[in-house]
Amino acid sequence: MQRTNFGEMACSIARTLDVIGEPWSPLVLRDVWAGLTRFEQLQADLGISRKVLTERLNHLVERGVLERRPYDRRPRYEYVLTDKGAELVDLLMVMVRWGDKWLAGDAGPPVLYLHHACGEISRGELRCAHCGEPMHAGNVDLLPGPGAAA
Amino acid sequence: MQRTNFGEMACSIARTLDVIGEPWSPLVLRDVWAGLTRFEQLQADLGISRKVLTERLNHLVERGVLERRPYDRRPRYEYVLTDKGAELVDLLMVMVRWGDKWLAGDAGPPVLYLHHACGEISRGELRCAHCGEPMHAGNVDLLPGPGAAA
DNA sequence: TTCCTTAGTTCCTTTAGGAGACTCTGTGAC
DNA sequence: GTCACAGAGTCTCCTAAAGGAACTAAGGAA
Repeated sequence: MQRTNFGEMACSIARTLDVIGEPWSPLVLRDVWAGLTRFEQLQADLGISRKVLTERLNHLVERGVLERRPYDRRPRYEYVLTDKGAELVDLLMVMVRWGDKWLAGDAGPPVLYLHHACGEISRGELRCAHCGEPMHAGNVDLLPGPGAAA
Repeated sequence: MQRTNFGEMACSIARTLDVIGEPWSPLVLRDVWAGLTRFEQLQADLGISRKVLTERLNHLVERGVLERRPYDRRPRYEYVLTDKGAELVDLLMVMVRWGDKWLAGDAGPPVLYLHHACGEISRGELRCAHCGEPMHAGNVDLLPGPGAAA
């Protein structure tokens, strides 16, 4: 439903949700990242209603996360990640890490991630951009920033 | 709406969405993390409908992300992060990082993060748990894992 | 000319979110 | 004792969004 407009809030979490917070959006992004870039592919893989898929794709294109581009002289289009969208994949990888740890159960993770730099199966981990040490809930303090609400 | 059950999919992203993918859930988590732990505080801060807040809190408690505990001899309760929930804060921090970069505009970030280890205002960054190098959309390959669907 | 494929629209039903009034339970005040 | 109060939810009504399935449109191929 989400009639409330998260985009207006003075909070980067809420604003990010305004872009990819709707149901299905992260899964659409995942599929595009994985190489499923066409309407029919997405619809078939996700089992999403065509109406909702249309709405989500339009929304993601409007927000600059995906780019819609023709791949044929017939009216055929594919959706690809923009730079802005590619950076959202970080978010997906953190979701994967948490889901793998807490929800995968005995079967183990459904997907593995091979890191090019080291050639190993690995996973993403959050570290401080400044000192490189781990950065988690318990070791940060929140302070009001310049864009804080009055 | 979300009649589709993401929790059944063989995908850690979908499963994670099943826990915190509903509208408002990440913002509830954010507030609890920031120290707003009571029903009335959450309702007032978020402007969320009381009905929906009740549903979200129950869901998050069921999934083991929050713990509901009494803080008075009267029937008064507060919600606190479990270990499982605290690890979801990583996800929030990645959302913050993306929102700060792409959506904050000229006003700058609404909230700043002080990292205890180095004492600096910083932000989270995704790195490979194995080699410590940056890990992003462009430098990983996806492979089927043990829990992949048949 | 007809068929096929891809990429959507349209319409209808079901379900979830928003708003606000109402309830319930202990306490402390009088 | 009973009264008012505060916190933490319920309840009800309305509207908007998701699901599903059938329909449309635009080229190209047979």
